[in-house]
Amino acid sequence: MDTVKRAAGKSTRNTYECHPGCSVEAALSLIDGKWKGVILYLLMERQVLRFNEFQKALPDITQRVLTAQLRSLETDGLIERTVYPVVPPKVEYRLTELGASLAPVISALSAWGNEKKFLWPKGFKRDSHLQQAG
Amino acid sequence: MDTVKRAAGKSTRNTYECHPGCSVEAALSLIDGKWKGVILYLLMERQVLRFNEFQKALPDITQRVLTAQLRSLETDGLIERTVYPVVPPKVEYRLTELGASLAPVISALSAWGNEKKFLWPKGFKRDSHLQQAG
DNA sequence: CAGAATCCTACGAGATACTG
DNA sequence: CAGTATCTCGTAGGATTCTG
Repeated sequence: MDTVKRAAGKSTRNTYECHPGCSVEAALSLIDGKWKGVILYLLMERQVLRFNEFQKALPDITQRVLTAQLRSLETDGLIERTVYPVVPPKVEYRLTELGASLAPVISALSAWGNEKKFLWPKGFKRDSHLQQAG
Repeated sequence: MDTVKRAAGKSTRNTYECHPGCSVEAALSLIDGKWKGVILYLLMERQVLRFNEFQKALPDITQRVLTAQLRSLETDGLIERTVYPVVPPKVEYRLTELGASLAPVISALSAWGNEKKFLWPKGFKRDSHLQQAG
């Protein structure tokens, strides 16, 4: 293979003092942030995305933040980043096995979010400017 | 009834620009923060808790933060705060119907967190100084 | 007991410009 | 294309002190 993969490094998450329900906190800490849940959701739906496909799907995220979120997910071992050494650059993101194992969590979130749509905050319009690649 | 209840006010969450998976984001936005998930988890396990019971269960949370998280959850309509006009003060927190409906999400988080315990960050010791009331 | 008030810091997150 | 490099800002979260 001519691709370059980085293994998951040290987690950004540490210094936990454990308490009842800390498993909830541990799991939640991996998908917090404004975009991580959505990034995982997209990867679960579409298997593999490139950097600019994320940007198209998430028109309101900046490059810097997208990069940071992807790095964080990669560091935590939830997604895998594959760099194809071609020009122009080509980078693909996909779920790791661990990331894929979060599917029940993400789908529970999605299901709940959809079910309770009626009580979303005012500005929340359902899937307007939804951008699909292709 | 001699109790005082506050209804949910305006949500702290707004200004969403919708995108694919925004239902995930919407749901996640309600349980983000370092402690909200755990607070909900505790309420699901024990039905009703008082302020200091939260403090006992979560030895590392400060009063200020605990108050803020509870307020936020209350504002978002997930928990209900009942003040008994007695001295010394007595305040009880319990899930609203909406909050209870998050059970699948929380239990998915908990299940995942437990299942993947083996890869938790270093400092993460399972349920040491676990404090149960009673 | 259940907080309110005050102060402080780190970091998530956004805007903008530049690049191999 | 897929990022870095800076700069900036708001706010989540923490420490401490005080109170009805």
